[in-house]
This record gives sequence, C-alpha cells and structure tokens, in this order.
Amino acid sequence: MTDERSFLDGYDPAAFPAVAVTVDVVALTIRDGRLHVLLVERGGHPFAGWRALPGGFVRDEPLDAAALRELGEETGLRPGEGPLERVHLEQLRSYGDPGRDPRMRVFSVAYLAFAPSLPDPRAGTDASGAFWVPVDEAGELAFDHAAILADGLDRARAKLEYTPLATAFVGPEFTIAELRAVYTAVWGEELHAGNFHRKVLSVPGFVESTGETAARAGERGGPKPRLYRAGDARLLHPALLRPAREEDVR
Amino acid sequence: MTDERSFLDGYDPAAFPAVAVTVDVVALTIRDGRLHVLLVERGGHPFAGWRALPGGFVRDEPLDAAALRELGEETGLRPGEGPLERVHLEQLRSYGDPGRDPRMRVFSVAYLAFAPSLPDPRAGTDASGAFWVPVDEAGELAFDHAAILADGLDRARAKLEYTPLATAFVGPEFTIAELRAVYTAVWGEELHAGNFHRKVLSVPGFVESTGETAARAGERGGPKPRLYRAGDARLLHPALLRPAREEDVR
DNA sequence: AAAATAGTGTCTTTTAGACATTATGGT
DNA sequence: ACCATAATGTCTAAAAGACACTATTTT
Repeated sequence: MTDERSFLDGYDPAAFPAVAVTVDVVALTIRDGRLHVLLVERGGHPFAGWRALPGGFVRDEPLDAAALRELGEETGLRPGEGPLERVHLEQLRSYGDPGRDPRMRVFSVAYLAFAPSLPDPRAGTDASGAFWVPVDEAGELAFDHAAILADGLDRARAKLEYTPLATAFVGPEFTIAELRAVYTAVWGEELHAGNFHRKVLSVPGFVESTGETAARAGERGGPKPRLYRAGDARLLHPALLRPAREEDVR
Repeated sequence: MTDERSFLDGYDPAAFPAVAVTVDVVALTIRDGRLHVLLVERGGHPFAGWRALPGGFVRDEPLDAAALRELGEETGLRPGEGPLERVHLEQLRSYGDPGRDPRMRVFSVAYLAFAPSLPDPRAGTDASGAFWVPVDEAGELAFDHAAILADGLDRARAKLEYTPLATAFVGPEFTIAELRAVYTAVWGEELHAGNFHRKVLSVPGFVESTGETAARAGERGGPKPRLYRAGDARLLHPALLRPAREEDVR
C-alpha cells in the first residue's frame, strides 16, 4: 500500500529480509513423436540428486533475458543463435510460497520455451547435467517443479488451440503431417488427418506454402508432401479446438 | 543453473544484492455500465502524486494471500468477508525489468481481481487514497503500471470468451441482461441481445435458473426478467467468441 | 504387389449471426 | 398510448466432424 511504498524511500536496502528471485524454464520439444521436457540433475542440497527444471538466479538483466540465458547455459547453445534462434519463450507464472525452498524465501518466475528438436545437451559443452525426458516420465521433481511443469503443460496445450505455436516445434519448413504430429504429441490425442489438413490450410495466416515438396515421402510410402512455413497470424481464427472433455469443463 | 543452486547452500543470505518483491493488483469492477479499475494516489517518492495500482511488499505469506490482503487494505474491506467474499483473484504475470523502480531492483507479481460493484473505498476506513476510475480514463500511471493494466485488460477480455468469469462481476443472482452488460463493458462492443440470451442458456453449466424473476422490470419497462446464478462450469463449451478483428490476428 | 500416406470431396451436425415476432410492464 | 425490453422463433452461413476416395511413393 501507499504507506509502505513511501516507507521504502531512503531505506537501506540491505536491511530487508533476504529474498531471492530465480527463473525456472519449462523447455519443451518433440522427439520421436513424444513431448519432452529439459531437466537437470541437482548436485547440491537441498534435493541433491533430484531432477529439477533448469533455472538460476536473475542477474542485472530483464526476466526474459535471464530465462533465455539459463536455457542457453543448460543446452550449451548460444541464445539467439543457431537452434536457439527460433525458440519461442514466454513467461508462465510465478511461484513464491514460503517454504517452497527450505533455505530462504525464493520467488521463481517460470518461463515456457518451445523449440524444434534440439541436440542432446551432453554433446561437448559443460552443460553436462541436462537431458531431455518424456514429459510423462518426468516423475518427482525438486521443489515445486512438478507443479510448475504441470502448469506449463496446461498452458502449452491451451495455446495450441488458438495460436500458431505449433510451428515453434518444427523447423522453418515443415509438412502438414509434421504439424499434426506436434498436436498429437502435445495433446496426447490422435487427430483425423484429412480434416486436420483442410483445417490448417483454411485458417488465414497459419501456414503459407513454399511451393516446394519434400525430397522424399515418408518411410512407409505415400506421395511427397508439400512444404509450408509459418504464416503471419498471431492468433488462429477460427481456432483449432480440441474435443472438449467433460472433466475439463466442470 | 545447477552450480548456482548449490552455490547458495550455506551462503549468507544477507550478502545477496538487495531485491524486493511486491504484489500489484489490477482490480476491475463495473459501475454504471463502465469498466473501472482501482487506483491509489502515491504519497511518497518516486512518482509522488501519481496514480498507481494498489500493491505492496510481500510478507511471510503466499503470493495469493498478499494480493488479497492488499486488496482488502485498499478497499477497506475484510478479505474473504462480505463483498470481498466473492472476489475472483488470479495471478496475471510478473514484471522485473531493471530500472522499473528507480530505488532498487523490485520484482512485482501482478494479480487480476474481478468483483461486483464494491463500495467506494473512501467511506469510513483509512483506505483513503483509493478510488475507482473508468479504465479508459486511467491516464498515465506510476512505474510500469500502465503496461500492467493493459496486460490485465487483455487477460480479462480474453477470459470472458472461454470462462464463466463474467459472473464474478455480478451479484449472486443476476439477469441475462446484467451478464450481457458485463460483456459490453469489458469488450466495449454491443452484443445482439437475442442471440446472446440464447447462447448463454445453451452453454452447459454457465448459468442455472433460480426459478425466480426479478421484482421489477427495467426502468423503461419490459417483462420482469428471470434470475440466474452461476453454474458449475469452469470452461465455456462452446466458447462465447467475440468477433475476430483483423488487427488482433496479424 | 502391398501398404501407407497426401490431399480432396461429400455429407451431416453443430454453431454463429442476422432478423423477426410476441408478450410484458414500465413511463 | 407508447416504447423499451425479455424471451423465443426462423433462416442462412460458417464451421466441425465423420467418412470416402484417388493418386503417389516406398518397401
């Protein structure tokens, strides 16, 4: 409230009870048709040996920059370059319950990242502790990270409906089938191939044709599919709604 | 990253660079058919005399509790009692750019509150500095609060589409016309009365009939409208989509 | 040759939206 | 008497969803 704000004026910052602010990243990608999340294995206490979301303290930088930096450090990739160039990053929400970190009051701003299949983090760099895990095999995580992951998955599933976010999971050029595989992996539901195809092409700005076709058809035959790239839409109208399940509604 | 986390173990918390965490609340209500936001006038520097969102430092409490407490303090109402009993409160997002507060690094977790028309804060209590302002007359705000307000409005407008949130703006019993007035005020668009009426009743769980009718008709006549209360739906299926505007899509 | 897939066509059901109609109860 | 409104009806257009079919390419 107002009094408290003015209270801060001229106050010695060091006298405040110590709090820390971190970013944690729910980085999602699709490998072999399954949705994976980037996890690290913790070295120190607490939760030593547990899996956790990658993250770390916010430095003298904007929150978005901190999240991108952490993602780069854990994957061993340069933020904004190469594979991380096309990463979609958005803020998820913040977590700050007292006691969520046993050492001190730690507020975490969680981020959600979507990336096309990235190389394995172990390869080469010092990002040794990170690895991709299928989301349904994440198991127990340190701190409240399991809840953060669940929130991130909810957000991702919802955003596929009304934004062209699925294109962030594929390369710069992709087939309709690849796009459908994203929806299948994230939603965990099979979609009718024919209807999906027509639907995607009918939504203005979702995808645009490159005029090219893939060099090869699928492993098990079929015509060479046409290639598309992401269009300029920021919202899908009409949206690609997933079938409403009764339990979600009540 | 992992190293930094273990780095924290056994570390002296007071040695960390001072940061503060606040909550700021975008509290929305509808008065006289117009969407209003709760603002306070700042006493101290910086931004002395400017309008700002109500907010304050997070104490030894969960973030949600901090937001509800601040809302109670500014409105002079008891959290969880009386008018604040039915308040809908949800986290909006966090803001933490260096320099957003000139005094020190301040992270703010913004909350969004929806309430039926609340009494004027000035009445009685020491919540003297707060007042309801039509959102389109909010003008310039302290810190980055104008951006926070804009984000809150975006969120509110979007959530009316696919959640029964509009019922949080009306009393426990309401007419379809009152519900329509909420949509009109938040979206700033007129809706077709007849189609809206049928649509609301057709969405499962959005509203349920009380069997009663209002004691009186509208000021300018007409039949006595039936009364409804909020149903048990958490999501609207199918959603109440607002007409897609081209500029939102690209 | 067999099998799988890309892309399209067709039909039905659902939903959105424009518009009209009736009855009610204020001024 | 007049008028705004509640509630419902009707019709059309758009979209969703089920299903079928053809052409193409791989093993």
